Amino acid sequence: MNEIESSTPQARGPADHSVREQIVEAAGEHFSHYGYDKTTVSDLAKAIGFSKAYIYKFFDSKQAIGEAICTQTLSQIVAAVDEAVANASTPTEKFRRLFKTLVATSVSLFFNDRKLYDIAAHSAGEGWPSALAYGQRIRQTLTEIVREGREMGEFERKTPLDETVHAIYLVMQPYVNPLLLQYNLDLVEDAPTQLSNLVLRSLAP
Amino acid sequence: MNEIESSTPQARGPADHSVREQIVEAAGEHFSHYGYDKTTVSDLAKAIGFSKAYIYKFFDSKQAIGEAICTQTLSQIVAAVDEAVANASTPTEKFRRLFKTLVATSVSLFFNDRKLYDIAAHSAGEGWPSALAYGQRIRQTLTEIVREGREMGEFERKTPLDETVHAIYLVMQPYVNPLLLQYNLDLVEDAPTQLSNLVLRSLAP
DNA sequence: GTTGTGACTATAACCCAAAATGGTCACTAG
DNA sequence: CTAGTGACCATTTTGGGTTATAGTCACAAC
Repeated sequence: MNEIESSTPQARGPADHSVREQIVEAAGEHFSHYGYDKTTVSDLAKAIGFSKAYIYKFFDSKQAIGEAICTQTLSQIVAAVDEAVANASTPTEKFRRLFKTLVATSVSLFFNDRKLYDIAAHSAGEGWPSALAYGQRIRQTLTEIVREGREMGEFERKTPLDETVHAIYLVMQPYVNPLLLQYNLDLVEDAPTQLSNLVLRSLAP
Repeated sequence: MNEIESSTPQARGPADHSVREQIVEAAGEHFSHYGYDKTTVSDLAKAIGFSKAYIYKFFDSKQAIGEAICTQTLSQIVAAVDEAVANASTPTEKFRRLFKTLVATSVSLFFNDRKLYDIAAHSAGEGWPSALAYGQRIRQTLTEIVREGREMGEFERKTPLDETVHAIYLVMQPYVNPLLLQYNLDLVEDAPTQLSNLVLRSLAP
């Protein structure tokens, strides 16, 4: 009834509370260092100087904490993508950068923060809200690019927008989805370029 | 020096030998029933009435046997695809059927012969020759379709053939590769159609 | 020579009790 | 009332002793 949750339904208690932030911060460090599985809720409790039980006043479950830091992690990718897209002039170039930056940032995360990446991959595999929201976010950015491209006469307008966007999203899926990206690391060098070319050809008016 | 192996480098001893065939047959049944892991080489030996040691006169390893039946399994998919493609009139339709049949047959295998499918997935994951050959084979069929489409003026001719084919193959990868297909089962309904549309748009002259 | 095997080893799989962990709840302190 | 916890339970996870398996080799029968 009086839940103070906005977009993250995995939270308990007050949404803005220093203890909640402390938990997330400690989780970020512990998960990054030791991984999600090797970190116990008691570890987090000890790190912030409270008891384990108190943590459950703020989070429904350990998974909810995992989702919080997963959201945080995926937000970094989104931020990098948004910046790259914003700095491009044409919709064509925006799409190229969207794809390229997305893959580059994800791969970088894979190699530099493997433990956090694994959470993201797990999240994608289990269909956690954090991963779904991420996918939706990328899709939304993509939609805007395609719409703009159509308005500017750069892209074709015959195919229904939803269909176009959905198909392109399917093409990007193996690289957007952290779970799938793992299996495509060997393709990561040229796939974005090659696929961008193909997609842009399909978008030609 | 005097190896009698043609395309499968995982064989020992004479390539055509009734015992080799017996091993493959027994392996097909056992792997299909109990799975690759739960089947021991001794099981296969018992099934054909020889000792385990004798099996190693024909196969380098258990994996080599696995590859043999994996090749067999993937050949069924290739056969189904070939037939579907042969029955299509235009290159456009050939491509649609290539993609659709490929996915449908793979999915069918997944649900009806899960144990064999798992071997194929494992094979793809480990980069076994059997899986690589399968990928090459699909790619080859794809190349022929695109080339024919170009010759008939149905597809554009500006992009280098290799590049076009490679990009399309990348698009199909999540559905060709049994390892990846597992994660895309929920997309299997409309992905082939949607992606075929996109690819064909990109191929438009 | 060819066909075939029992005996052997090093490694991987299995099993299961003991310990650790996620999660809850009644309760205390202020 | 709010902030916070120890004690508790049901499930997982783990350690490591034991068994099972992949693969080899010297040798036998013909």
